[in-house]
Formats: sequence, C-alpha cells, structure tokens
Amino acid sequence: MPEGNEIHRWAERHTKAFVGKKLHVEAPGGRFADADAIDGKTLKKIHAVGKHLGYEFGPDAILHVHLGRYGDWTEGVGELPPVKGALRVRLSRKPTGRAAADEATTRHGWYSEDDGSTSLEPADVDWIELRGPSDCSLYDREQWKKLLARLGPDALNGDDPEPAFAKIARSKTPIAALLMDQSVLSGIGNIYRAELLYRARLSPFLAGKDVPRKTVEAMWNDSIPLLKAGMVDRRIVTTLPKHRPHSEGKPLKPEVHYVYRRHGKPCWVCGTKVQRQEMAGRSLYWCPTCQAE
DNA sequence: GCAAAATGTCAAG
DNA sequence: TTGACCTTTTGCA
Repeated sequence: MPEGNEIHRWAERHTKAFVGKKLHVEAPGGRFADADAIDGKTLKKIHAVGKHLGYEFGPDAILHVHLGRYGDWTEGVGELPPVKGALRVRLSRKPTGRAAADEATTRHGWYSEDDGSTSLEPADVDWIELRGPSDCSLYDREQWKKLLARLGPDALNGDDPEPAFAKIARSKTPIAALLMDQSVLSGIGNIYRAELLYRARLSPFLAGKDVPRKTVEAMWNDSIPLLKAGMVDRRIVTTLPKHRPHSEGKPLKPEVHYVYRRHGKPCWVCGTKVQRQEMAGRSLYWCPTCQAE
C-alpha cells in the first residue's frame, strides 16, 4: 500500500542495483505473459511518477508496475530463492558472490520494527520479486505518454505545482478528495492526505475553491520534506517531536501519525477524539477541533 | 482458522 | 457510486 515515497524509494534502489545491466526477467507462475520480451535485455532507466514505476528496456518496452493497494517488492542477495506465493515477476542479475546469502537476504518495503536500516546506500541487491501489483505490463511509448498526461505534478520529481493549484482553486470538490486525486497531485495517498490536512489544521470538507491559496501552497511545501523523509525512513512520520508521545506499554514505539488510523483516540494536541468517515470509498481521519470547518 | 482490513485504481452502470 | 481485482497480515474466535 505504498504512496509516492515508497515508489521513489524502490526506483532509487532498483536503479543502483540494475540500471545498465543485462537482466534475467522471468514469470515462473505464468502471471506476466510478456516477460520473455524483455528477458536478457539491458535495463536503461527507471521512471517513478506518482505511484507508477516504469522499467525502461527500450522506447517501446517499458515495464509498467503499479503496486496498487497490496503490491510489494521483495529484494535479496545471492541465488534466487525457491518460487513461493503468487509471484508475478522477478528480475535478477548475475550474483556477484559478494555477501553470501545469510538469513537476512530478503527485505520488504513495509516498515518493520526490527529494521533499523534507514540508509539507501549499499544497494546490495541481486534479485527482486513482485507480488500483488494492480498492474505489471509492458508499455510502449504511447501508453507511457498517455499515463504521464493524466498525472498531476509529483513533488518528489520537482514538478511545477501550478497546474494543481489552479485545479484546486476551481473545484467544488472537498480538499480531502482533491489531494488523493492523482490527476491533481500525484504520489499523495491516504496517509499523506490525512496528515497534510491535519498539519495545515484544515477541514477535509472545505471545497477546493474555498481553501486559501496560501494554505494550498503550504501543504505542497510541507509535502516535499515529508515525502523525502518517507523515502529514507521506509515509513511515514508526520508528528513533530513535541507531539510524538510514546504509546503506553510500548515505550520504544513513538506515535508517528496525528490522525491516520487513530479514530476514537484522543488528538495529541487537543485531546478531542479523532473521527473517521468514508470519503470516496476510503477512510478519512481528522480531528474535528483542530480541523474545524 | 477465517474474516476483515490495508498507504490504489479502473471500468461499468 | 459500486464492484472488481491483486495478496498478505492482523485480530478475533
């Protein structure tokens, strides 16, 4: 369930490990018919836009990956592991034989308690495996162009935010729905939208056109360091240190969100119960006091 | 052991 | 607006 930070993080890691190299591409479960078309080819470049990844083997051979809600990459060193689970595709290079495969050869995208590594540095990766994506298919240049055309600016790509500001300023749609709309802004998902709204102390229900331009700009500017930090940390931390109490009974686990998935619990700042409500099929979380209409 | 939930998107009606 | 789709993990029996 990755948002833009996770996507860009994978792009960075996979670039270090694989770009410029001839890759073995296979789909042992037969779940990706076009694997043969790029097997043995050199990976030219990896694109990351919003929540989309593109592994470019040629102008008309771009492996498009969208992780959707459940998709995840697994990576490892050394020999390929036995095929397990619903494996969609895997990419590998010749193992360099460097780090012998020990028990810690595989890593997942999701934050785990015991994972202290926050560095992107040594990309000691010989293979990656993809499970559960909503899309894994080969795009030609037209398909890739069309994809880009429908995506709004991505803060992690240094895009000009003006088109997004303009759309918001014209829209009657609630700001919380606009932030999730990938044609307005790309890369923001359910956690970032809830937390950006909280940090701006903005009501999720306010129509886009009624949000002051300064507030929209502030949220865009706020999103950049949060997304970048999310790439390094492998999780999304939005609470300021002074608002980051340690949860009871688990002294070492700081609370990292203001409102996301905290419904029914007291707001860290004012003590009001955090609310939850469906909006466009997704759970929206907010503090009715700090984010009053 | 099973149901429900989880950081998402697209297409059909 | 809804349903379909993809898979793993968590929580409750």
